[in-house]
Amino acid sequence: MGRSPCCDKVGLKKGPWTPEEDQKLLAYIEEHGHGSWRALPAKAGLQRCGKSCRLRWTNYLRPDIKRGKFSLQEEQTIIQLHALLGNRWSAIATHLPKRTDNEIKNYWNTHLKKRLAKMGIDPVTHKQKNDALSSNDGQSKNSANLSHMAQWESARLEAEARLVRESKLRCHSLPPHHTSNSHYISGSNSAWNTGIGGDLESPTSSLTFSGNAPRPQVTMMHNSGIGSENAMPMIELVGTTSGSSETEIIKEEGEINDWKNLGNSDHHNLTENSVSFTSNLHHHDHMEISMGNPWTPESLRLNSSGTMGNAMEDAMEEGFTNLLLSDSGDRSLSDSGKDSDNSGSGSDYYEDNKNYWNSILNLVNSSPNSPMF
DNA sequence: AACCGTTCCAACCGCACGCCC
DNA sequence: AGGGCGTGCGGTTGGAACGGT
Repeated sequence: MGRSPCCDKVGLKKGPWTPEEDQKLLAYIEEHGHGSWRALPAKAGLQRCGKSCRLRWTNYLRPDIKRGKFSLQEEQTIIQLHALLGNRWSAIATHLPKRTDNEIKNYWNTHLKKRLAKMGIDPVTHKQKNDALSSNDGQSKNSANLSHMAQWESARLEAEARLVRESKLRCHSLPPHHTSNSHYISGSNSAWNTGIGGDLESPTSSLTFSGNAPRPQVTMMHNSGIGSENAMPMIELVGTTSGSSETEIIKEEGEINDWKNLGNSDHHNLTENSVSFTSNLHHHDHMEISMGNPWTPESLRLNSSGTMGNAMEDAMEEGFTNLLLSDSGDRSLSDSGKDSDNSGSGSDYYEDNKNYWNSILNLVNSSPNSPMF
C-alpha cells in the first residue's frame, strides 16, 4: 500500500539540527513525552517533520545514549553478532546497551568492516575470502549450518527486542539492583532479568535440562578479581569428545580488553558436546549451566524469561566473543594494533583468518544434535 | 595557505509492517 | 478487505573535519 512521504511538505526544515531546535524538542518531550511523532513538531514549535524529530530523539537526544568511542568489548560484540545476524542493526543494538542502531551501523561501516577486509575476511559473510574455492567440503556445510542457526538466532533476537521494548515500557522505574549483577548485558537487555529467577544475586545459579541427548555443557564462572578495578575475564573451554570419557580442558585466559593478549588458536578445537566459559567479570558469581537438551529455539524462548536466558545469553556472547577474538589474531582489530602488524608471516596471517571462522563453526558444532540443523 | 582526497557520522530516504478504522 | 497512519529499519548521502601534499 502506498503512502505519501512524510517530509514532502514545503516549509519544513531539513539538515542538521540547531541547538535551539534540540532544546525545543527536548523540552517538549520532557514535559509531554513524544506521543504521536507526526503531531509533535507543530506542538513543539518545530519546522520539522515528525520523522526527523523521532530520528533526532532516538539517535541523539535521548538521555540514555552513550556516545563516544566504542569499547573493545562493544566492538567484539558487534563483530560476533554481525557474523550471526548480518546487517540487522536493530537486533545487534539490543545487545549493546545505550548504543543506537544507527551508531552501530556507522561504526561497522567506517571501522570494523574495513578491519575485517584488511584481515582478508569478507565482512559480509565473515568468511576468509579464499573460502569460495572450497565449495564442496565440510566447511561449506558448516557455513550452511551456521546460516541456519543465524536464522533462528535472528528470530530469537527479534523476540528479545520485543521483550526489551515491553520491559522498558513497563519497568522504567525498576530499582537498579535488578540489573546490577547482570554483567555486560544490562540496560536494554534487562528484560532477561525480569522473570522468576532472573536475578543473579545468588553466587551460583544452576540449571539442568532433562534429556538423553549428548549434552553440551556451558559453565560460566564469574570470579571477581578481588580488589581489582579491571576485572580480568577468563575463558575456560572444556571440550568433551563424544567417544571418550576423558575431558579435555583447554584454558584460555587474558584480558578481554586486550584482544591481542588472548591466547592462540589451539583451543578452538573444542569438540562436539561441551563448552564452558569461565569469566571473572563479576563479583563472586558462579554460574554453571548444564544443558541436557540440545539448544532449540523452543528451549531458548523458554529460557528467555528466566535465569537460563541470562546465562545462555551471556555464555553465547562471551563464548563467541572470545572465540572470535582470541582466534582471529586480532592484531588488526584492536585499535592499538596497527595495520602494519598484519604484515607478519603469510602463513600466520592465513591461519589467523582461518581460525576466525572456524571458531564460530566449532562453537556451533558443539551442539550437533540441535534440531535446528 | 591553499588545495585535494579521505574519513566519519548525523540525517535523510524509502520500504515494510502492524494497528486501527 | 483495504486504506491510512505511525513507527521501525537498513541503505545512502551530504558535508564537516581531518590529513597529506
